Amino acid sequence: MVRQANAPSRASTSPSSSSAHSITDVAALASVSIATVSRVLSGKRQKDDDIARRVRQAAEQLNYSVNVAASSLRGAGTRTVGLVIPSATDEFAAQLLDALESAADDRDSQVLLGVGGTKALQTARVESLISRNVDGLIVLPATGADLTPILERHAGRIPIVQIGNGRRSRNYSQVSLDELLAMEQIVDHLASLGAKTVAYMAGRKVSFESAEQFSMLHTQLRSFGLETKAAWNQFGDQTVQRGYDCAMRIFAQDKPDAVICCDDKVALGVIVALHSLGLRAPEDVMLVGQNNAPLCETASPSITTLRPPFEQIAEESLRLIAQGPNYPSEVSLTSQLIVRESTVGTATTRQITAR
Amino acid sequence: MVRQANAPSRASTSPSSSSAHSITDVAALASVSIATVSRVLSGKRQKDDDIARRVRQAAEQLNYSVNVAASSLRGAGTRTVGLVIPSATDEFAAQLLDALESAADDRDSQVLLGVGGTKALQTARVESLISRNVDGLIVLPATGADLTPILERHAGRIPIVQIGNGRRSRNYSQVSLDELLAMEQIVDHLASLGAKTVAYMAGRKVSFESAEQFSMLHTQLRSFGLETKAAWNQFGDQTVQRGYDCAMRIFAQDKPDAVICCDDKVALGVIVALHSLGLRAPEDVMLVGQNNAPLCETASPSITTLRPPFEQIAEESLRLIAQGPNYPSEVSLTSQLIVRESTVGTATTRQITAR
DNA sequence: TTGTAGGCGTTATCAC
DNA sequence: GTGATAACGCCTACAA
Repeated sequence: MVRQANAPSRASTSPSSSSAHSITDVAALASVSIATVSRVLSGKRQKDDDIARRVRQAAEQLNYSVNVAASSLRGAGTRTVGLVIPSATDEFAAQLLDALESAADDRDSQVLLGVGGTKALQTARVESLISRNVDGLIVLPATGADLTPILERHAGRIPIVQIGNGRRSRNYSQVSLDELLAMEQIVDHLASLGAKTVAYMAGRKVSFESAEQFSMLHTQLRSFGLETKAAWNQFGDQTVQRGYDCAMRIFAQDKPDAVICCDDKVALGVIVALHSLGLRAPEDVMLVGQNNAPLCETASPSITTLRPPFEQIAEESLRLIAQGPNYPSEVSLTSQLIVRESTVGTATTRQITAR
Repeated sequence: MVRQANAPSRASTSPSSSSAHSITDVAALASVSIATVSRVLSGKRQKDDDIARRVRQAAEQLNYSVNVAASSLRGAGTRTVGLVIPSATDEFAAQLLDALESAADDRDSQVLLGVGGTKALQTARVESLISRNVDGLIVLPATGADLTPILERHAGRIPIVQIGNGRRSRNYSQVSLDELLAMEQIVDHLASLGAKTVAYMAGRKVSFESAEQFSMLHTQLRSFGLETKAAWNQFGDQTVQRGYDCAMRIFAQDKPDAVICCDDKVALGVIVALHSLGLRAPEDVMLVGQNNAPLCETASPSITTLRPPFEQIAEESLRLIAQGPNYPSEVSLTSQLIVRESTVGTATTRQITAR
């Protein structure tokens, strides 16, 4: 797109010279000292005179780029952040990953990855990333994994950001989602559409997040005057099957006005169940998911969901890392309600959906 | 898990000393020269005598680990491989990522990530990863993106592996999937279960892979004596909605014995459609997906799918990278058929499904 | 403003 | 087999 491969614009497209050039070569070609090259290329020089131009052109011509290893050896950062996630197949992790990579690229640093689904594996990944001298570490702990021991051990040396509402130490930063506000948005939305009774399919019982969400939901239901039933509030896996099973059981004898799911996959299972029961969303039941999985948009009907602000999470994490290890802080962000057909039907969808 | 945070086993658990120790400290503590430390720790030494033990213990005690920046500056590789993917929310990319990270960790190197959904973005990521001196580059091109220009420019300097069946150059390696064998497995499986007529929901028309799969399918159908119809063979998106729409259209007037989908999301859409049409899988229609998305296992019925050998892909890619840039080769791997309820029903599932 | 020189932590090359 | 020492490429006081 940028360059034609076979456009011999000059001799510049030479794949010839064996190893990469160093700052010395650039200095020689521009007839200046390596110090000057360093200053020009790192922007620590005001004027844009002939020298600066010569240096830049020489660098361009030699296809030169700074050797990060040498640079970071000297003292500056590695322009590298570590990210530890349970798995890339986790929808939340995947979206976070995409957002973080993009944000990191903007500050021209890069993402070094660690994947581990258990406390032991994640701990090992944290160790190896830190031994790589990453400038900072962003950790999305696996469900139920308490990484405070290992993170605390390193919190003083390197900035660490934990994503999510799990247990954390006061020694490192945390970026989390405001569950109360999240639930308020959902319940408000449902109430404004006339819902009176609400079922809730929660996440795994052991999870800190599940418990918090569950509590916040009931706070909001009370505050908006909506009702629920014990039998409609159960913990379970975040799978399509679970949503299907739950919905089949509930709708066999009851009919809540709305169903809130802890995850979009669950919501999709509910949709399948509704299909086979001859019920429709949103006419018969309104449905809300969470996490903005790609399948939400393409489901039929498309699923109203709560989208975590991945870009913000990424930006804030990098900002906290840039602050260094001595200012641990706690940031709480707000998810955005993406309104789709499963609560408002086909007609009004496009108008309401923001973004 | 490995260590108790608050077990004062000695003074060793000291989070005190400000910056990390260097090889000099280890040498001093072990009363040997830094050269010896280097040799012992890098395994370039035969004997396991007292000296070796002393060095290792000193390293352990100081919580020392080699500085990768310095190490790679001196000449050895960076023990880092670059991975470029279109997005982590792509199921294939996510599973590849997980497998690669694990395989890389086994050879104690790490994955530096580049995410980009367009040719331009991917090109930029390739550039920055290479300027980071990665030991090798693994690229999963975005759909329809031909990265040969940029990859070719660097193929001589650094080993490059392209994943997938897209266009490539003879100057770098490729790891791809054997589509013919894949289709043979699927069609064989369906034929052995008595299917006579088969519908196929292909991928995007522009995609090289789609075209190849389409061709291979027809080869295999012919070879097994199965039949299809032009109206049952259409290109389209890899979305749940697409599967739903396609199925509704087809089953409105026809009833093939089996449906093969280019992706599990599409298959899921088909399941939803079947539900609402009152049809069942596999009794009324057999259904096969591709890519082993997590939702396959938890769908109802669970979906028979073709699982790309992610671990093998990762291993082969790293092996090719280890060989260096001068031996570009082409490796073709075989997907594995994961048999689930959507073709064989509930009874026999567990017996047949291999791992 | 520019150049010179020293040092970051390692590994490779020499002498011993 | 071991130890001193010279690179590796870069940045940054310090001197000019």
